Amino acid sequence: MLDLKFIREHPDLVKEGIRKKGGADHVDEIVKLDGQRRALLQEVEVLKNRRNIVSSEIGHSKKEGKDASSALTEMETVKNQIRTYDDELRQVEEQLNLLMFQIPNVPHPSVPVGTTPADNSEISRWGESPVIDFIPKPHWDLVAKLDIIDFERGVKVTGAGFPIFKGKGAKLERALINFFLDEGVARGYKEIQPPLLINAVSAKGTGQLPDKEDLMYVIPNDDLYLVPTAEVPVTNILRDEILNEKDLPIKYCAYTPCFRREAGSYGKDVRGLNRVHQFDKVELVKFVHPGVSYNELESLRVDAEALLQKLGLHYRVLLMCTGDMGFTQSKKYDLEVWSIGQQRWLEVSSISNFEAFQARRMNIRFRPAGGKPEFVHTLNGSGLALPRVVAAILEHYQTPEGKVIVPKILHKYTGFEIIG
RNA sequence: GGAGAGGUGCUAGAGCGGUUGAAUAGGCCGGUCUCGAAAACCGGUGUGGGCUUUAUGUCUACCGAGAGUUCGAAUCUCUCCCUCUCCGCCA
Repeated sequence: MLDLKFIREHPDLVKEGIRKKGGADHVDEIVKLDGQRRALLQEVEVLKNRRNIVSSEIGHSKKEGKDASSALTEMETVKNQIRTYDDELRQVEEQLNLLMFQIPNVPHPSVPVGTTPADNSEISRWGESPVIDFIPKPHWDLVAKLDIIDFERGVKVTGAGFPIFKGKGAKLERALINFFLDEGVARGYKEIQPPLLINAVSAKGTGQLPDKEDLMYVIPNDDLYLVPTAEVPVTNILRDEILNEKDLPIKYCAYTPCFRREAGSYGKDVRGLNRVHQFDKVELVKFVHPGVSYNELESLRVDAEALLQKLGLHYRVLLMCTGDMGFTQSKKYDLEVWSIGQQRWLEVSSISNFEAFQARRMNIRFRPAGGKPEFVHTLNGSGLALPRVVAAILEHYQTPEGKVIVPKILHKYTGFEIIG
């Protein structure tokens, strides 16, 4: 959510942002409703002031045993007027609120303007695709032969998109989770184990609700949702709090499974581990001083990149264009790892600055020295999402015989150096 | 799941229809005292919204959330949420 005052004072900037990102433009309507709201507020507050004064006069009269009937008559009118104005005000505010939730975050000036993935700009590449003298297999062929990930039986147990990790596959998964968490902690993030179910208020805070309900699994009996990402529970930890300025930045890292319905996906995008309904992810979340949030975005990117570098995987960094950015983001990088078996890039991390957009929804503030509370800026990034990293490792480190060499950094976590 | 108690400011804790935005204590900030500190004493210490001559300004709202009764609600009523105690169930 944006600041109403900001929209009032800079409607053109907000419209410009909407134009770049795409979506409905309700700015004029908001400005109009805001005007109505303030006019009504002025009227009703004068009446409320009158009510308070007369009420206390009645109190005094009664105490002294005097007659207060004329005051009581006046109050009858005032009371009804207040009721009328309050009703109208409530309607205007409800409508205003509804529209406010439909205004996307304003993209940062450094974000390229565009509408399709082709408009994203590649910032850098790291590493190289391995040089091999055989035809690399895609991971789904490798895992079937090695019997470390079982897609078919996952279908039996739950449905498509719920893979079963077995033996060294399961151990590799656990090794990566531990590796990612340890690296996060070493870089100053506090490890968090959040709830895996979230309520509607939390989902609204980070922006999954009201518009993206379709991406989450719902628990109707208890009015809860399965976490689509650790971002939701972890960011909401500090909801409705005023933080000490000296405690910023606050950095959390958390491993959770993530549950996504991914309705409407199909084809090669969902083959194997490319897109599944349940997957593991370590998420990095920061609450920072607004003045430094873009520096913090860069360091968050560095934190995530370090993981891929230590795994020795070839990857590239994309700066996402306005149209390819989410509703809540001001600026976003994606990390894409090279899949040699599929000959394509796979997204393994999404690193975003939300500025005050989420903080305003969640009411997360800090107290500047001697001043009024201000909203923090929130950021998050995957560090990292497991399935495609696993896919890339299996494909990148495969041998001609269909075995897989485990990256050295993981040896102490896996306890083995080769799969097969 | 059953029975009971309760949710008040940074914290503890009064208030249970009328100068209560809220006693009192602690904390925190500032001051006096001191070579310095402690103690003692004095003063200050919430958030959102509106208005304007943007100010040691003013109005309004906020005592778990929402609705209601009343001229007037932290105080009474209803619904919901949460916490605690006991019982039941249980990794």
